Amino acid sequence: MRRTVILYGLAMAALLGLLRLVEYKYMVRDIPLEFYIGAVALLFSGIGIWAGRRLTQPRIVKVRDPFQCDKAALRRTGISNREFEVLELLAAGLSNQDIADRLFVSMSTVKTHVSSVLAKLDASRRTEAIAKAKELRIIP
Amino acid sequence: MRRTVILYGLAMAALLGLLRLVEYKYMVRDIPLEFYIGAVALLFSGIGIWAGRRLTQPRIVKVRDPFQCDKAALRRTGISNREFEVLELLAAGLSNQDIADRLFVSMSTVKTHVSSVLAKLDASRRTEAIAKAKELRIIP
DNA sequence: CTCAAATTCATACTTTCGGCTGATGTGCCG
DNA sequence: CGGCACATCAGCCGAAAGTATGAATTTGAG
Repeated sequence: MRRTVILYGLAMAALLGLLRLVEYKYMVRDIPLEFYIGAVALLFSGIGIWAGRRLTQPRIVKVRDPFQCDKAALRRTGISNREFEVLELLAAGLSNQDIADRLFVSMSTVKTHVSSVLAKLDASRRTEAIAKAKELRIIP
Repeated sequence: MRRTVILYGLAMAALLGLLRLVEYKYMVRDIPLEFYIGAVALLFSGIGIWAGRRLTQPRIVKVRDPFQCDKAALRRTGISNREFEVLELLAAGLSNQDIADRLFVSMSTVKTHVSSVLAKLDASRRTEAIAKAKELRIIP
C-alpha cells in the first residue's frame, strides 16, 4: 500500500519531468493541448484503475457457507415431504422412537419412512443415508 | 459496466470542453502547464480508482468452507487417535464390520472403540455421535 | 523400570434397526 | 370412478448396534 503511493508519486514526478524536458522543447506548437490533456487523463485513468485494484485487493470476503438445501437434488431422489422431515430428524441423531414422538406418529410409520429414505438414497444404514444426503447437499 | 464506460467518455469530453472554454481564454498564461497536467492526472487517477472499484466490484468470492478439525475440542472430548479414526469411518456411513475390515482389526475392537466414542461424546447412537461431533467441528 | 493409558480381542446379552408383508384412509388426476 | 402416490399403522424376524465384563499386550510418561 505504502509502496503503491510511493510508486504513484514517482510516476507523477517522472511524467512531469518528462513533459518539461520533451514537450516544451519540441512539440508544444505542433500538437493541440487537448490532445496532451486527453493522453495524460487516459494514462492516469489506467494507473488509477490499476492502483485502485491494488489498493482494494483484499476484497475476497469469506462467506460462512450458509447452506441451503439443493432442492433439485432432493426432488431427484424422489423423497417426499414427510420422508424429508424424518431424514432431518434422523440426521440430527434421533432414534426411531424419538422421531415418532416428535412427529406424533407411531414408530411403525417412522420405520416405513426411514426405509423409503434408505431405498431412495441407495443406502442400507442410516449413517450411510446421512453421508449421502450430505454429499447431495440436501442436509447440512 | 457499459454505463461506466459511457460516463467515462462523457466526463472526459466535458473536461476537454471545459478546458477549451475556460483555460484557453483566461489562465493559460498565468499558471504553468505542469500544474494543469498534474491536476488532470490527479483527477483522472481518482476517477480511475473509482472506475476500477466499480468495474471489479463483484469480487465477493464464496470460499467453500475448507473445514479444519477443531483439535482443541477433540482433545477436550478425550477421544484417542484410534477412536477418532473409527469415528471418521463411522461418520462416513460404514458399518462396524466395514470399519473392522478397513482398519484390519476385529469387530469386537471396533465395537469397543465405538462405545468409547459414544461415551465420550455423550451419545447413545452413532447418528447422535455424528451430529455432536459435527457440532463440535471435529468432523466435516 | 513402573504404572497408566491405549489398543486389542472375546463372549454374552439387550436394544435398535432394517427388510418384508400387508392393511387402511385420503386426495389427486385423467 | 379407478388407479396412484402418499401417509399411516401393525407384526415378525434376522442383522446390526450397543452394553457389560474381563483380559492380554503395547506403549508412553515419569
